[in-house]
Amino acid sequence: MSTRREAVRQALTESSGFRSAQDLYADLRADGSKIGLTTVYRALQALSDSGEVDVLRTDDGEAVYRACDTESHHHHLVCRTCSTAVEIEGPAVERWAADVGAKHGFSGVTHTVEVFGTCGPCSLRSAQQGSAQQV
Amino acid sequence: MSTRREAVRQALTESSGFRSAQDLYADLRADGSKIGLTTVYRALQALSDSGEVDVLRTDDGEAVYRACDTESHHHHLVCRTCSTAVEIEGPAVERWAADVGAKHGFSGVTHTVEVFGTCGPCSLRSAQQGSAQQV
DNA sequence: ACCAGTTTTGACAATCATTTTCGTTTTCGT
DNA sequence: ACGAAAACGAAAATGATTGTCAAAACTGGT
Repeated sequence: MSTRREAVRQALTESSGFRSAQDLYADLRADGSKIGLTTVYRALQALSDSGEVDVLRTDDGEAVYRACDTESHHHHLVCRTCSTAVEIEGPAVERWAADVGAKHGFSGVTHTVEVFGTCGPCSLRSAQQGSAQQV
Repeated sequence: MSTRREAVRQALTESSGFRSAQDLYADLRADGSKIGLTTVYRALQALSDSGEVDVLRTDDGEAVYRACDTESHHHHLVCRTCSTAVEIEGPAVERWAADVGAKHGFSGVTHTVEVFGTCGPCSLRSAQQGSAQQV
């Protein structure tokens, strides 16, 4: 684990939400690091390969990453405004997905489940003013 | 509903699986159409805006589309090999997602749920030979 | 059939995230 | 300290998607 990769992991850990490679690159540069964009991509690739970070795709296809507390299988409840995420489990959903696959004769069944919404703080904020803010 | 858009919808309907804009463009051109790539993208945009087709993102961020039988909320069981999809419903999952969101104080809760696997025919095919085939 | 205005189209350029390339710098073992 | 291997980063390449803009097709009224 090189210093650079550690820096990327660190930057990711400081956020409770999902961040894109470009975001992290900007953060790191803003903190004075001389890291290159390529390295950020490589670090994220390695971290997600090893299962240390979770990846998902935004609606416009951008990959976003998150350093989760657990490396075991789980899903996320993600705020659409600030991107903060809560790790959630759903044994019932796991079972359901496996059953559905089996019922239709599919093998090697996996699934993706993400829940989106507006978190409490962001709801309040947008109710008071008219503008949403990105954290 | 212009002729071009209709042609795109038609091309999509002829497949039981998810297709990318580039795929559809290739199909249409192969059938002799003089349609442009830009138009295919525009048609898909319009069709998905109006809810006539479903969209999802592949692991590498490419958008893929499908003309589903129903326009009501549903999920998919998708074959990883041939991309054929089965429309599925899961009342339990709907409820679970809404509950999870509410429990954490999130509002406007939505969710994405997709199940992946290898369909029966594709399983057989890859068991017999070593090569997988794209339909 | 004809015209003026609107809509649709498609070739091409522009974007933008991500990946490759490739020479340079670091790290490590000895 | 020395050389091989791994990590870096700047710049170019890639590939899907979107923006631009002039030409083509379609519209309703005549």
